[in-house]
Amino acid sequence: MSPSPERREELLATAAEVFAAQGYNATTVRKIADAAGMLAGSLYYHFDSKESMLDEILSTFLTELWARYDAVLAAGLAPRETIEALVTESFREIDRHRDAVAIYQKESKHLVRLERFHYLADSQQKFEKAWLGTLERGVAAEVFRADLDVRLTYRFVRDTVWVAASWYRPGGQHSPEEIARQYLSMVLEGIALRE
Amino acid sequence: MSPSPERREELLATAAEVFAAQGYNATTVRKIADAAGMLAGSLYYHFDSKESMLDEILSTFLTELWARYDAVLAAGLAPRETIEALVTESFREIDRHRDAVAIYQKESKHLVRLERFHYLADSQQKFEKAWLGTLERGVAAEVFRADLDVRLTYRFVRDTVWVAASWYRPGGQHSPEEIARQYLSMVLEGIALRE
Amino acid sequence: MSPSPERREELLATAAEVFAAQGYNATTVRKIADAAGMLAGSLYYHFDSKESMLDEILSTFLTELWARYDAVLAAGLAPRETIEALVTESFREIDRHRDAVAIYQKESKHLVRLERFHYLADSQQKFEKAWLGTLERGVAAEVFRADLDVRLTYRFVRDTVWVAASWYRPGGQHSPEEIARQYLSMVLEGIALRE
Amino acid sequence: MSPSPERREELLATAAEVFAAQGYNATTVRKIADAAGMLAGSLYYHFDSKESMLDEILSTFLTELWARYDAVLAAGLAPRETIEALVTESFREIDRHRDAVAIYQKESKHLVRLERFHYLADSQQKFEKAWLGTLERGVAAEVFRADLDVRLTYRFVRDTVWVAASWYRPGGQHSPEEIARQYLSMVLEGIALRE
DNA sequence: AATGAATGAGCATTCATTCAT
DNA sequence: CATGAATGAATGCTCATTCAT
Repeated sequence: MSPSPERREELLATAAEVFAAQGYNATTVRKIADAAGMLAGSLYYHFDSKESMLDEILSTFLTELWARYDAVLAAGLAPRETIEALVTESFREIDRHRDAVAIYQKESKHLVRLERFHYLADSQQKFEKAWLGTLERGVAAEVFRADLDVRLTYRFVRDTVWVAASWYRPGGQHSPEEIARQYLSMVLEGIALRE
Repeated sequence: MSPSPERREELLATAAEVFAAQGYNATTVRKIADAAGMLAGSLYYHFDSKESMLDEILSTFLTELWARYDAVLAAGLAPRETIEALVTESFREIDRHRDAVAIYQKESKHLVRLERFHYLADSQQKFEKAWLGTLERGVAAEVFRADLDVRLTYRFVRDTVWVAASWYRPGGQHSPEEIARQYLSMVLEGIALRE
Repeated sequence: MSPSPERREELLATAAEVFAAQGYNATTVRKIADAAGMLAGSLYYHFDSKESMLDEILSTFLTELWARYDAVLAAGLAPRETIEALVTESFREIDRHRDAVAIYQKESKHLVRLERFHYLADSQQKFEKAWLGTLERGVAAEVFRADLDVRLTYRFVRDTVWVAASWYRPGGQHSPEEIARQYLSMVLEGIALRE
Repeated sequence: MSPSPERREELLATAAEVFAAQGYNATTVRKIADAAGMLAGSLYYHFDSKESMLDEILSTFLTELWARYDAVLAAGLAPRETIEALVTESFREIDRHRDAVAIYQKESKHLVRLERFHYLADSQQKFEKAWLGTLERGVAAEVFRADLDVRLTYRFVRDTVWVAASWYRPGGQHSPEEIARQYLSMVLEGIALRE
């Protein structure tokens, strides 16, 4: 395989862009090659399949994501602060790897069925454990409401954060931290005004 | 074309199921035909293309959705009650047309580019107007918080509701109304406990 | 099969019209059925295949054509008068069976390869024999030029007559006899003015 | 697309042969590929559709034909000499591009309806203008007969020449020039012997 | 590293034909 | 006589992938 990791990364960034914009299935290898200024066949010097490009994009993203999540979880913060940190890291990740996040959102569901992408399921499980655990700790510590179905709450928070990748554009008027702040405020306090 | 609307509806329900499960592009006409217990070519007696099946699924769904939304909007409710009614209707619609909603979620973004699916854009605009308007009225009436970016709030509420279609299974343990109630409680009051 | 020959004839006339206008291959059974005001499948009550419709159209036409040609050939006319009579009958046939002639022109070449349409080859051979023989008799009798390749002359006369079916419209400003007269004049005397 | 014009030309010659022998519609892409010793899909590396092959075959032919016709028309010859030159060039063209001419004969009528092949109509109009004009000049100059319908004469001459493509085989016993000479003699002087 | 040309499997769609009603 | 619904084979075309150069 190619001895030049920089070229690979360039090409993967290009591929991720196209995957995110058009969907994995709808993206032809030729479109990626066009965007990279080369012929379709030439991509096979660098990668052994279209699927392996997708694989590398997603696994790189998840590896980085978990490095940050693990750091947060290891910090021993209180439940509310943990949620805040996780959400903030998530928006930062959307900012850094918008394409990968968008691809993950759209494709992970049916990819999990494939042997090769089983690690997506593992990640999802770890994810659920971390968030659900934090929420439960919060309920026990009486900082989160006890009258809500925790599983429903988990889905609510999880989706709320990640769907943002579908409209978020890096370099827009709000910084990821600002968006995280407002989203957290909504999730935690609600949008209704209190007297 | 075929004057038997019952068979069409049956076939459309089958098609919607497969589209929702595998994605429109990844769904081959043969898979739909298999699921319907017939040969691929036979579908063309009832529909003139795979795209027209998708079209019929989405437009039927949107027509029904707007019938209900319009009824809500015409009722002259207060902002908070309007939001509550819209969210509740949305969850009911997810319950009734889960597949169509899931398809809409996943495919509408790139479908809008096609002439034929321009009505999706129209619907989105009407949608934004209704929700955004209600939120703004609520801010003015001092029932919704004024310190949040309204556009961000709109996206938050919108996504929050519709993504549910990706995990919701009709006939599960929570009724659509119950889910709506909990979601509304989270969106309006937040998940943090108040002292 | 159907006991109503009148209905068959009607349907064959319709089929011939569509075959002539669009070509045999490009004509779908549905187009014929549409033109006849029925459904595609219903044609199979009257005919057992699309090919058998074509067969019946062509064989009917050839049978009638040969009835007339044979009458001419049996009349014992002089070579020039024979040619004149054959050409005139040909134009009359174009007038009566324009569609069949047009179909014959366009399709006979590749149809001959099919067992079922071998009679087209027989007809062509009989045709060549009659015309070529008459031309040769004319050369011997010194009423036709001897300095021309007879085979070339045969093709010239043959094509000259039949291609007319491609532009002739029954009921136009010239009667078949008038067209025959002018064509014969050109073929026999040439278009150059003599001093 | 492919920057190898030689391969394209080879493939187009193969395609033209099959189109001419079997008709455009009856020719499947697989048949062309078979004749070219490759798989059907491979043709799409060189051309973007079956129709575009046909287009290229016909437009190339017409371009060359008109180069020669225009040269003749620009030479300022007398009417009879113009007709002679045009007919001779036509037979030469049949000799060079037999397949293209045969395709043109058989398919142009229904192709003209397609936007893409509108240039066929333009060519036909130019064609009619050139031939009809020359014939009329000839009648005025008293070298062609005045007692014939000029339009009928035009069709007679036009068809007479081009139908030859249906039986002509390059490399046969007569050179194109020889065939042209005999045809011209028949068209101009007629086949009847004069005393 | 990249190109040019090809493969082969699969896809949406068409269409002649069948047949129970 | 005709319909409605289906079959199954074929068609034009796409696309991930291969490989000699």
